[in-house]
Amino acid sequence: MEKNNGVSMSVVRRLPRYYRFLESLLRQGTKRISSHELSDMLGLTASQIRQDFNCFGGFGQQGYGYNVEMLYQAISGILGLHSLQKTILIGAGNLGRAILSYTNFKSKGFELIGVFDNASKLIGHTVGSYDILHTDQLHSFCNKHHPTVAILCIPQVSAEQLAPDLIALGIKGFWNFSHFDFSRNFPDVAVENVHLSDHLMTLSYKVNHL
Amino acid sequence: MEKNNGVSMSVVRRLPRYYRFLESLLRQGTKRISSHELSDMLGLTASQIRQDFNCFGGFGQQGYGYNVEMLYQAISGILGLHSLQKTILIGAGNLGRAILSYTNFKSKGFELIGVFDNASKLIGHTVGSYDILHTDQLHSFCNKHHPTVAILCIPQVSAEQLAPDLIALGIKGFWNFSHFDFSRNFPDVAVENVHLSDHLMTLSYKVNHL
DNA sequence: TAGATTGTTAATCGATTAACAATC
DNA sequence: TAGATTGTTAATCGATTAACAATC
Repeated sequence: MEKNNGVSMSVVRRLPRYYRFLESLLRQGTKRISSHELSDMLGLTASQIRQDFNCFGGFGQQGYGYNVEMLYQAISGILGLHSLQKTILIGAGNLGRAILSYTNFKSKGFELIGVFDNASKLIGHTVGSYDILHTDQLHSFCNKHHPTVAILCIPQVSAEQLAPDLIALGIKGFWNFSHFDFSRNFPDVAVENVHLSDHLMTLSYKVNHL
Repeated sequence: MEKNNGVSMSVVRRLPRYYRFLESLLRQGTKRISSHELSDMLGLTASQIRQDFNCFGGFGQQGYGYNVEMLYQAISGILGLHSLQKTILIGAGNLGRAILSYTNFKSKGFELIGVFDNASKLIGHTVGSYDILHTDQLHSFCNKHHPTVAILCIPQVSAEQLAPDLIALGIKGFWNFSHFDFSRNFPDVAVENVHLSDHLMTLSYKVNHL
């Protein structure tokens, strides 16, 4: 499995879930929690939870457990939710607009600063509070505002065409909903792929093999 | 890792990707392909590809490789893309409508037969060619049309409330965009979770740890 | 036949789980 | 101090990779 600074992605992918559960504990006013209690809530082993946390240093206290507030803040920090990445959305079709209105970017470490599309009929329209700009304007926009992350809600071929330009313009992270595979040609950028159609086919497998 | 009929989910999750690549080979008119050629295209080892295929039986021929058309059809069959599952979409907000218009259900083993929401202002409106029905009508609708899969584009609490009813009404597969965790209380249904906000936080981690 | 490539077994690697000493 | 629970090492489990005999 791919790594990122020595911590395996298997561990990293569990962090958002820990974060969500800790958030809800915090709202309930729970002050402390043990790895065993967490394991009950999450359906993981206590051992795994302790191992996971210890990848990033000792957040607990023997005989006591973990302070919820402290652990929550620690994970928030590890996930980098404090520093907001300037982010552009490319592709203002159905999916792009849904992602835009559905996602609370600020609470997840991102700040949306621009929305782009290449369809003339969309240019000038707004989505949320954002004017949809033409992809022709990407160059000048990026040179002025320096976004670091792009959300790609565009077809594979468009992603393939845009990728080198975007990287040259300073984009270093992609939330990629297209089937374009960054890892082959651009191994050094951060990419999180969401392949919705692959998920759906996986569900088909599961339903057909119950 | 969870299993499903003896084949590990690690393997199953690679099948849609194989399927996509085989589809494109088919379009190009490629007749045969070796595990080594596939490994080049996909960025996997040839060994893994052969192991994966052999979970489902021998599709290849020594000294020759794999027949593209045959392998494509085999994987399509394994994924269950031939039999269409009657599917309902619950939650016709931004995300639900995007999923509806974005997804080619038929080619992925599903047939959308109904769209539901609990917001009065949406009832009677159409999305695509579907009338949005009130969730109050779920019972009568399911008893009449017998859907087997539900796509949940609703908040966690709504999912939690609806889950037992839906399962009682015959739903056995869920494409779950909510944070409700089926596995705790309903271990016997097929669930494919898509936690978009978790993906986004994972991207935040990656960007911050480049 | 010789060359190629699979199917399959064995070896390695990594992730999860168990165990327990450290310590609050 | 006694009880609880972590941090951490060791054992297990599963997934990936390597090797090679089978065979087209």
